[in-house]
Amino acid sequence: MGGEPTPFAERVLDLVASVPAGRVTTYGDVAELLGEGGPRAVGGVMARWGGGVTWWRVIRADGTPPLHKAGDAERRLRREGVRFVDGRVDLAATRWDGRPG
DNA sequence: AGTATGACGGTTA
DNA sequence: CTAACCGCCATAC
Repeated sequence: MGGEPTPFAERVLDLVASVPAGRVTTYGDVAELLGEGGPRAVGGVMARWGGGVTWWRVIRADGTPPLHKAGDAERRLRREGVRFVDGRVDLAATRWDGRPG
């Protein structure tokens, strides 16, 4: 298959892995926090190598979980204490600020 | 080097 | 609410 993650991909995966439980981030936020790439580039990385990290904490900008495994993601997030409103995550309250710790 | 693709984002109709 | 369109950027081939 694809092979090993590119340097960019490793940065994406590392950032995703640092999102604390009970918090979420978006594809666009990951790109902004890294200062490189874009939402689609991040999505591409998650599609190839995201299975090895806490992929369910990376959701869309509108608060909906990843489409391919929305049910699985919502179940995991709820167990972490993430509040859902009308099928969407309350980003205003749950969005990770990128701050370590 | 150029085309196609995607776990996206935002705007417009 | 849905649908379509364009911009975006790393990858695959």
